Amino acid sequence: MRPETREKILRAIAELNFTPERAAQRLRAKASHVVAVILPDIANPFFSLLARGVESLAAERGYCTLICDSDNSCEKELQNLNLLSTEGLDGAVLVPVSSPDRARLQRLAQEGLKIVIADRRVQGYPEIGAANAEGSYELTSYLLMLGYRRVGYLAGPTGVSTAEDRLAGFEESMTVHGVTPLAIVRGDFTYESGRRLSLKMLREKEPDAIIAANDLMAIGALRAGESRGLLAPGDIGVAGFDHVPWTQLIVPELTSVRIPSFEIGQEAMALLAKQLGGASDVAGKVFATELVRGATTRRVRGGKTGTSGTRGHRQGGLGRSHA
Amino acid sequence: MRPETREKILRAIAELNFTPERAAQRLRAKASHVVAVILPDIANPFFSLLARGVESLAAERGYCTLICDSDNSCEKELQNLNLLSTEGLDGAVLVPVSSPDRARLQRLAQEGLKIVIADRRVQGYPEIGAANAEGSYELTSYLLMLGYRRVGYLAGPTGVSTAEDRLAGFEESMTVHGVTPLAIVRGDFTYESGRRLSLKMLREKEPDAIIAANDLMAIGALRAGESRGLLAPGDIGVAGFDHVPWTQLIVPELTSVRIPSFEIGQEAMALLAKQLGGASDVAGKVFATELVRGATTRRVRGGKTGTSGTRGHRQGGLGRSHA
DNA sequence: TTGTATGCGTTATCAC
DNA sequence: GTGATAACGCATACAA
Repeated sequence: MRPETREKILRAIAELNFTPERAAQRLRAKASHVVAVILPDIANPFFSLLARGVESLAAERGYCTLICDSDNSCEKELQNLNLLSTEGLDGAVLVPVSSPDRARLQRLAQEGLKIVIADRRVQGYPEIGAANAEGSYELTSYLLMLGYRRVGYLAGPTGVSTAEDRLAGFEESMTVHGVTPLAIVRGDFTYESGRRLSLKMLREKEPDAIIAANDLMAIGALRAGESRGLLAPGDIGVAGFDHVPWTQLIVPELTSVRIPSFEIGQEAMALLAKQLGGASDVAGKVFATELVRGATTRRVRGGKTGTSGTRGHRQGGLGRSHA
Repeated sequence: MRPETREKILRAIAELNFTPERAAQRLRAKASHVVAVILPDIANPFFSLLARGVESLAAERGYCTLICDSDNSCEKELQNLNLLSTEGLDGAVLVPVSSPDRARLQRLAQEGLKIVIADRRVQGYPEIGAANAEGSYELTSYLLMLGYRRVGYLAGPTGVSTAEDRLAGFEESMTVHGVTPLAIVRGDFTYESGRRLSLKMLREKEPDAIIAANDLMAIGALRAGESRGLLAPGDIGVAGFDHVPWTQLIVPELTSVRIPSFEIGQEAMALLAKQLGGASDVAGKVFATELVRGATTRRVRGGKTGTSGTRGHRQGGLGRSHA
């Protein structure tokens, strides 16, 4: 169009302070440019970081993000999924509470809704998550290398892929190194379950190390040990998974496998945007994990220090906080 | 209408699996039934709890909640506010980063958008928050009662009402008890600022107690003390504000003033719903705080134990977490 | 009780 | 380059 015409239009827009009405645009376009991220618990730092990852990329791509909390309930998760069609959203990044309702997902897909699953694996959907098994293998091998032998494992809930993968990685490393697991018990990813199960294990099995499927349970193990006079890393080694910024406030610093939740969120949203753009060659992505050698496990023989092993002037990571 | 007619309609709805299209409804109703909660940082447990409070009540009232993260940036906050009119939302619960753009808020109000401010006080808006000054007064008095005298204070940023109120409560209690503050310095609510300022204070002033304007800074003080060989509660008393569930993982258990963030979120949403319903007699609400007597301050003389002072079997509060 | 017409604000299309 | 018109799906108001 002619620049002069263009100018005239822009001037008119400014004069009448015209704002296009989204509702009308949606009505015609049959697209809302709003996506949701549905997750088990927004109050969990791991997930809120993931949500921020989704949101950051969504904003970049011109999408608005709706954060939906399933409150760890499959029923609420279903309600949230229903919101998708009800509210006329374009799609969603879903972190399922456990195994999601496959039939419901199919029906939503038939309605034209794009859904990307993040962090946890679900059959038939591209995987966007971390290399949990590999990270777990590395962690376990590290503890064995440090000399721990009577190793107990606090697993996560059955059926949750992250929990299963981490357990598998643990078992494989133990097998490869010819060590038999002292005990394997199932928790539910809460601090309380970690503490309770650890107390029992400490009483009955006398482990010299406990690996937990997430940091919260690992902290439970740490405190359980302390309450029985067992201090890490000397009396007992403790390690977990996640390494969100907040766990850095724990003393002693936890040995842990970092799962890049922010990046997982970003990647999931990137994939969703691609699908919304009409792409169908959806490929997942599995992020590498990072072993953080903390102070809840012994130092390597010979006194070498791990990369992140020194406490002290840790810059950043905790961001500005509240009041 | 006749029950028989009604039946016919419902059957038709079921047969054609008819779903009303929100976009069209909005277009006519000029209301989206979607509200936003805009907050400084969703990755901060204090705010994510608040967001859950908002969301829980919103769902109850038939509203959909959009969680917007300002990333502690006034600019992003403004963008989020603009989203309100852009996306055609009905209103928002706003937790401002610092002093919000009053003019912008006014303009949004003129557009018919209802905005409720939560946690932090802004002139001209009903206050929905906690009794920060009173809680701070109580906390300070408690420390003085325990015998601490050389008390330093880590304040929050200037201009943030919660920070100012807590500082005022501290100063008043000190004055009333005839004790002069050892030092008052300003931090920015981060762990790092708490640690850095505490190190300086410990070196220069030799305090026997440090009160911080939030838990994160208090934890910084705790760690700063430890790094100089000063252990709480004997060598130095430490206390803060917030007491979100996650701080319970810190050892030793922090003495802290609990701010009911979930309830604040709920109340803010309740007010918003009222306003959206056409009410104009908007009255705020100020929640009482709760003094949590932890292990980072001395026990009361005579060996009595505070209500929450015993560690150990703390049930709940941490909810299920992740993987 | 039922049917029909109209408008909400955009955008796409077509004739000018 | 411009202007008019239809259609998106729903809610309402009015007529039959």
